[in-house]
Amino acid sequence: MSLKVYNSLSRQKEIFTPINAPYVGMYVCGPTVSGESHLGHARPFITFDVIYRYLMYLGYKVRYVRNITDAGHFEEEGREAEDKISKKAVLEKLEPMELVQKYTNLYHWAMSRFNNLPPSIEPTATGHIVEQIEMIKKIIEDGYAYEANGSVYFDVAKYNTDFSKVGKPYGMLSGRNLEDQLDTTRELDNQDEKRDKNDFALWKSAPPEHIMRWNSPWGEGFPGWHIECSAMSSKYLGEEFDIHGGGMDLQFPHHECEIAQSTVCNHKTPARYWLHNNMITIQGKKMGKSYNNVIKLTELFSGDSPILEQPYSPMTIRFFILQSHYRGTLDFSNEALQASEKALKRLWDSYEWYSKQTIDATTTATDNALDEKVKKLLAEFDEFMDDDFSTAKVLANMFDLSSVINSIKDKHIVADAISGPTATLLQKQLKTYLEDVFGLVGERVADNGQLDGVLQLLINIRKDAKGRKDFMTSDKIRNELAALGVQLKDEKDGGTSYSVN
RNA sequence: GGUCCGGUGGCCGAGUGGCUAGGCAGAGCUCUGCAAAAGCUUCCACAGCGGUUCGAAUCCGCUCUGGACCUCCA
Repeated sequence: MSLKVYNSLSRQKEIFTPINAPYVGMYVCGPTVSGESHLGHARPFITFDVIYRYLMYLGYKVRYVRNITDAGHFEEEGREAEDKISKKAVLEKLEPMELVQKYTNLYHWAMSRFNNLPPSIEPTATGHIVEQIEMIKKIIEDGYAYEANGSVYFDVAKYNTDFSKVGKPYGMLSGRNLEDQLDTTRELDNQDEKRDKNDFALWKSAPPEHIMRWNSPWGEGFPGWHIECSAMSSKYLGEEFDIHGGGMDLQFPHHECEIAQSTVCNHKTPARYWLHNNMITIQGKKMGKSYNNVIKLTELFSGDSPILEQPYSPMTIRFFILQSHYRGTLDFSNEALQASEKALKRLWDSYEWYSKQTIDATTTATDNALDEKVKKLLAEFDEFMDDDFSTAKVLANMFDLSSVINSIKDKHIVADAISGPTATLLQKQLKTYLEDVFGLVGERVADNGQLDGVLQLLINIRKDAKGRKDFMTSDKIRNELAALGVQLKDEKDGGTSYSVN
């Protein structure tokens, strides 16, 4: 069995073969830290975190590089190109790097709440100005870029003509051809600087009021957006690496431009497998600033937004994302997230209970059919993940297993219905997949022992009351605890358990 | 206008031609002092119209319809 991934470059699933196994290089486009991350941003970072984790589960040694864009991400539409970062900084009266730090911290906080593993390297654009300038110089030397008024532009037409001959036309990733692009002419203000509207900036001359600026052979300025990813990915992963990931909306022009830049410099398509996650939508529309429908992560966790009926925990969101396939759109709604919240609780409760059970590894199955079924459901975990990371299918199997576990718990099924080895495997695989591969963690309120002591006291008082058939008292304890967010459950064995919201 | 991707039950979503995921919600039953939880059972689908096939949600065509990208975008 081998891993298959959908490669945007070929538009089909391909067997994943690392260039230099067991090492795998993976680059994922990170955030622009000029503002707060929203739910849409969470998807690629959770998706590629799970991919990272699964690759390691398969035994690969992965170098995972995810950048931070802290400069150079300018807007071209306005009268003059403005760096997004410095523009926002003036508005908030912060030093540019102060702003960058603020949103970087917030982003890291959100990533850790999602239990995303930190990447191996998290390079910043401002930390790699030199590498970017070197790359631009090389592109100019090779004749695929030109200078104009202190800015440098990539010559797309020349690139397309020359590299079409070797089967690498501009547009090969997003499946568009230059002729179609030429048809949709739009007048831009600094059109006159460019020889062609398809040309994109490698370096922009900084106007006097621009705060973020660096010296370059072409005067003071700042780098274009696309060049940072090319410079940093080749620096840390080599001229050719295995996986390049990001959101589908980056496919064009960002990733297309990356391919063009790197191909000129290194004569190689930088990455072999291009993986793109689809968008999160609200009522069918992409979540994004232009639609004014974003839900920031801080709002999501606190519930502080008119769109939200309640707060949603990081694990609920993680689970929500894992319930769909990463290449499909995923529609946000309160109903959908509430369903995820309940589903995750059910799954996690049965997992936690079962992981505490002591298994006698020597027993044989008294119900062979069930034993086989459990083994099959477990074996399919790998099979489904190997098929382009079908997390949704793995979760479906987990719910089937959850039913088996709950039946054992409620004694509808005897514990030795499945064999000792199968039970051990069940414990092990659930833990491996839920915690190590899917990166889910329990979200219980931290308890220092005091709370537990108090609750056990109340549970005992209630038990006494129940014994006297004093249901007034027992219900009062249960109802008032419920109002405080503590749920009591009378278990089949006569004991009482609780859960804290 | 160009390029591309979808339309699955009340909601979110898997679905590689035949074995008709899964979750949430709804209904019934079991258990329970009552709950909750859990278990069992059950209801509700493949946008429409043709075609291919013994058989189609799945392949082909057309129609309707939603969306993404082409500009910053995860």
